[in-house]
Amino acid sequence: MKQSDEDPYQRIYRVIARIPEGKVATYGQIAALAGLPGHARQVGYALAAAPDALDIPWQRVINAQGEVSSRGDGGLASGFQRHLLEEEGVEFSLRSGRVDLKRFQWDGVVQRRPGTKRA
DNA sequence: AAACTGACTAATA
DNA sequence: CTATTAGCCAGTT
Repeated sequence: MKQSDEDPYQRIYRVIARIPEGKVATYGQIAALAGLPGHARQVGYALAAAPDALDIPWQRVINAQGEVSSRGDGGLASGFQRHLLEEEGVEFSLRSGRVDLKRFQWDGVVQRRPGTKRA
């Protein structure tokens, strides 16, 4: 078990790296999967400080409201992020520009709970 | 070292 | 729906 021995940042990157295409995950979700429950802020912080050389799908990381978080860039990077997600198959609401977490939020392991209309 | 800031979340009103 | 409060922790000033 070495992965628990790594730095919290490395664990966060690792969790984000396993997010499948066409799916998104929230900061709190990633924090919990990384073993850092309640450290949602740190996830975003780690992401902001994450080197681009890691090739991590940072675009699949969004806030709990299904909306892309802004970085103070005025929405430039946010637009780019949204574009990347749309390319992967993630749909955005045309009303509020939000993602339907019910359908696109990564479960962390397998698909959503059975019984719903989504087969 | 203290104060600020920030890619967040959840609860409450 | 918005506003407010509280919790979390690392990096900057």
